[in-house]
Amino acid sequence: MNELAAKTPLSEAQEDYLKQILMLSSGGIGSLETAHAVSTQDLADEMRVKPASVTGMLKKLAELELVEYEAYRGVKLTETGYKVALEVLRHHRLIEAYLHQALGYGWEEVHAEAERLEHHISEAFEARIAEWLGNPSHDPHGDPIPSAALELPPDGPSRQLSALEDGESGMVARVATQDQDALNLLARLGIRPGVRVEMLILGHGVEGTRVRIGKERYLLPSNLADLVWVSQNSV
Amino acid sequence: MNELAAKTPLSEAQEDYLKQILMLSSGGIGSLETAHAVSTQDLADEMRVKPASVTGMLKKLAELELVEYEAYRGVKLTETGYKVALEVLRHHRLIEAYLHQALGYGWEEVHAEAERLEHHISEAFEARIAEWLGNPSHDPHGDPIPSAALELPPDGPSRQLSALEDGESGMVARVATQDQDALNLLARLGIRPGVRVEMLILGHGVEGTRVRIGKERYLLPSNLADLVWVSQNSV
DNA sequence: CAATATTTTTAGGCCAGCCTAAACTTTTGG
DNA sequence: CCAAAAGTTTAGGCTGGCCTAAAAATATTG
Repeated sequence: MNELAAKTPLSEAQEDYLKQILMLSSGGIGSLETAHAVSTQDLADEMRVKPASVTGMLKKLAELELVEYEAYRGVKLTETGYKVALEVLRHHRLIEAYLHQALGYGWEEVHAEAERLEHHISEAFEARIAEWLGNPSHDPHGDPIPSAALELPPDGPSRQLSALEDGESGMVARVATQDQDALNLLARLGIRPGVRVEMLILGHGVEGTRVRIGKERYLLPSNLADLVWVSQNSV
Repeated sequence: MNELAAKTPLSEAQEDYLKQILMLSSGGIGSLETAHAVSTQDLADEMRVKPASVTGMLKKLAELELVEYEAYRGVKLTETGYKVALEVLRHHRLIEAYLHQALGYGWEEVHAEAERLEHHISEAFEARIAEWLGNPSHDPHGDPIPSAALELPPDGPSRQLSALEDGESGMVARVATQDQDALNLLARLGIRPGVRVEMLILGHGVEGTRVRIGKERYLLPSNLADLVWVSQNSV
């Protein structure tokens, strides 16, 4: 596949590094300006690789002028690197949306399959599924899909579920994790984009976030509640 | 992706070799018994790789008991290798069919995209597109698709277009090439699976196969006419 | 049937991308 | 402010899959 933003075709590993740097520096949201430098360690953890391997790759990416890398000070994407990372992200999220809407995958299942496919589709394939989907702005997790021109769609204001006030309710806008087990649990509870949740009075009992989904009430571990973003349009 | 037929997960290159051995020994048609040994040279030509590289790979595949390899005598698939090759072929042809029917690719365009994707889809993906398609028995080129149980569908009798008698006609059943330029030419002429062709009187004029497609008459180079198979149900 | 041509194999290298171990910063906290 | 902890880099290796060059085996043909 030809990466349009890069002069030279990139390897799968290189694309993955760029995508991860983007994710770790801005969560695949927000502009290049607001992004912060990413540490070798964090990258190594995320990529399930040793820090020494990361250093090696960062040097290569720096030579290609896809990242700015200063030893011991972390790494940032260059303008070009940012474009490439957004292309990869667009592929990934379009595939997720397509698997969900065209092939009936559950929203919690799509990530792994998209991970496999994202480096292997042509621009033609991307164009066809984008068209089939009607150029969606968000994937099944509520993550924004960069446009063909690599612009991120503006997101309405939203807060983490854990930040809601007692009694407040809102609509799930985004479930911001790729952890398969976390996704499975949330999916099982019916916590998915588009669903209404209500924050229950906190205070007594076991630590955690208490929420109501439809008729059910759950005590959600706080780290999971942090992954769920709800849009402002509360009732 | 897990290859079910092989004990150990195979690399992309290994799967490609197995598929090519199958194609060269039986054309992806016919049983293991009727297949003949394939030479290192032919394999090298087909894979666009040097013979020395082929030797190296064949030794690895022989160790995995996927092929029987005897130096200087060529290579044959074992029972297991044959199964793996059929799995790869099934992936490839299902993807071709899906691209054609679900995403509107032209039948002559699907090969290249399928080549990219075939090693990167899960069994779940395969199952979903097979179901969406209604478990088709042939791909858009008319090539047989192995079933989920890896059985090749029986093919009705057919002959090469070049073998038709003067005035005989028949229906195109299969266009047996992956050459992009050949596919483009045939597609442009409207010679595709399902179309009726009539053999015109030969004899005089430039060498070649003269055919009628709809209202048009063409002089087809013989090597291209050899790629086109027509089914017996002539008029 | 020998001489030449072709095919195949061996031997030695290269590159990408990962690894470990050990050396070197940089940060942290008593 | 200095020692220990945490993070990072260097050096050296490994594997897969490709390469070239040269040697060996087989095939062809006069």
